[in-house]
Amino acid sequence: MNASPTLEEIAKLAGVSRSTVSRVINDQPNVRQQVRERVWQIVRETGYQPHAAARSLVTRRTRIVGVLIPEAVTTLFTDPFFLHLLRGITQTCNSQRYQLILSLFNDPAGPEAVYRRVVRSGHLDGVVVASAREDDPLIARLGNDRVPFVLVGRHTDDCVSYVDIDNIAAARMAVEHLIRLGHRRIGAITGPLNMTSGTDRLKGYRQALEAHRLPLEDALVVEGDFSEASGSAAAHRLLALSVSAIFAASDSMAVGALKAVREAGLQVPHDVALVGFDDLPLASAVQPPLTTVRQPIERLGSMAADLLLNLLENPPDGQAPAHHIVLPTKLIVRDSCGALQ
Amino acid sequence: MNASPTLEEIAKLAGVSRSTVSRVINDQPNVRQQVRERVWQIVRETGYQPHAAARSLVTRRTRIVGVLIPEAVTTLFTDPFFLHLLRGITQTCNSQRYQLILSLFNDPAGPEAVYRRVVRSGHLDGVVVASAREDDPLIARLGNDRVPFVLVGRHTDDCVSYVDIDNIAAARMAVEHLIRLGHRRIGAITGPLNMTSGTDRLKGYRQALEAHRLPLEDALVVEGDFSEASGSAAAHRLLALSVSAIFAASDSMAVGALKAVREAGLQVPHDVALVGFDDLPLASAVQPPLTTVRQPIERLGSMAADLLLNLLENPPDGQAPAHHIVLPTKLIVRDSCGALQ
DNA sequence: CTTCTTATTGAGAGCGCTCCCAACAAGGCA
DNA sequence: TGCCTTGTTGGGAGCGCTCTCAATAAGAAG
Repeated sequence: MNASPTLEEIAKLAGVSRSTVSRVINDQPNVRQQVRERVWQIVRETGYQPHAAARSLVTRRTRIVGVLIPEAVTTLFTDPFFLHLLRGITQTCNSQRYQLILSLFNDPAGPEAVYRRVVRSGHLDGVVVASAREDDPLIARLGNDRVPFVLVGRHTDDCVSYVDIDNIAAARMAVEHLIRLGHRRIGAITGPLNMTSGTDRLKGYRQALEAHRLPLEDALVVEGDFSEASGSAAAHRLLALSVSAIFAASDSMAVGALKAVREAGLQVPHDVALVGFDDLPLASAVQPPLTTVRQPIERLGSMAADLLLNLLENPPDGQAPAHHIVLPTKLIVRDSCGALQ
Repeated sequence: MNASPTLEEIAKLAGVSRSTVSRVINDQPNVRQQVRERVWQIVRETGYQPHAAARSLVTRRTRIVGVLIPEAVTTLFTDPFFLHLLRGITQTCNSQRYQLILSLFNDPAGPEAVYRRVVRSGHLDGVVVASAREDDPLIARLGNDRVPFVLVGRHTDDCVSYVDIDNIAAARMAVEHLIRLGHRRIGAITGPLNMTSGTDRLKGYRQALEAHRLPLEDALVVEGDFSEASGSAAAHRLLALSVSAIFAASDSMAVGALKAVREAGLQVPHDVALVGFDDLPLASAVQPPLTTVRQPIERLGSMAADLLLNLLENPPDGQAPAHHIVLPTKLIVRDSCGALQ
């Protein structure tokens, strides 16, 4: 790899000292305008780029943030959700001249090994954790090591900062929509119940039923894991209980449910109404297009990164209160719920 | 962030010198077994982790590789294709204890700024470039700067290493399948024609027609950009030319085409047969499920990373020949081509 | 017992940068 | 004129590591 010149060489070329060049590069005051311009000139001509390692050895900053995909979620890393999240995070990082290290915690050597290598090596200034399980040891570990971090998806421990949507209200809105359409026997396919996004959406489902004085039937709630396959399996069980509508806690699971309904020789929405969650492009691509809750995934990512970078640039002295950002959602009504017929 | 102890401190605790600890940490010879064990013991107890920046300042290696998404492709970074690719790359990186920096070249400051910041700063040992345009200046720049790199998707310049599938043969296989089903008027929705994956798949389409002595009609070839929207628009034009089948060069475009067919009041495969390319999960989720060419995207990613890491660990002295790896594809026949009716 | 070889160890330099501090010049004011 | 302030500049130290080289210890061979 072609070597960039060093500070010292730039200094020699500009006829000044190392220190002065450093000041110019870092936009520090106390350099004569004329000198400043001459140095920039040389920097441009030579294509000089400060050596990141040397710089961060002394500043203890790398301008790199990590995006950690906890072990429990790595299998879901085929869900387009993550691409949108990454886009959002990237956007903020780019605009603030930060880099992004992506790390899936599915190393054969175990999560601890990855953690050590990725987080403890000093490569990262902070991390964004994408949809962790409630009890993922990663969270405690980060807190313990005093690594600045932000979660995507809320955590019950209020001391951690997160960006999220109001999953309870969003799910409730979706289920109430079904109730308003006349459904009385509504099945739920939940996400993993050790994630707040899983439990919160289930809570929303329950609240909706309760608010309309509908019975809560345990058998009508089937736990999935956000994957299409789990949605399909869950739907098969729900269909056997003759539900007239299904609320799936993710679009991927809704698509799985759609397949299951079809395999059972039934039709959506004619025989079974279906509502999803996420509003991935997938949701409008399938037939019938899914009624679903739109969450601003990309913004979730960019806000999380914003929060983190802000934390890094303005380190709170002492125990600063955690930030909790909740973004709005919207029910997108399409054909799968039968409202448009 | 909690500080890790330094080499020097470990040395003091173990009653040896910095150098000895360094030798132990790096598995170098010439350390007494007994000393070696004592040092490891202390390392484990203290949770010592070498400081990455200090290390790479002297070794000039970071054990970080970049995954670059060229500017022209950033808009496509919602295509699940990239997730699968990232999974593959990650897998190899994890197993070889490398990190991965993801960089979309859609910085408002322009691609040159990102390039400087990401590549020239010394953060990266090498890069994987995901589906670049044929004439993307990035490629030349990397070659010029002697940055070790591997492309996903072939490049006409044979000096660059790449991992790819045989797009020509794969597309030809798909189109011949349509021909064998009796179609004579087959439209093509191509990818961007400044990418080899775009032109190669078009070549395959043409070869199939020629091999079966079917006329090549320019109007039946519409350029898309791999996005669903472009597939939809292209399909509308093709339908006006009363094609009986459409070959779309990506599943996303095929899904767009599917919508267009529906909007035109027609049915797939009854009125128009449809074949896609990629075999994303999406392909089997839509109705009717898509006949498509399966390419091993995840393996494409892991092989690209393999190739790169191999290049990094065993740097070729002088001008080593570029490596070209071509992975096999497979036609997956589902309902959208009408073969199963 | 001496000499040569080999395994083991530690000290020093230096990677390229930032940051502290001293040195100096140029005014402003008494 | 002398003293204090302010703006500008350069030199030195040091971040935590690796790597070279010399020093020492331990055997092997004569």
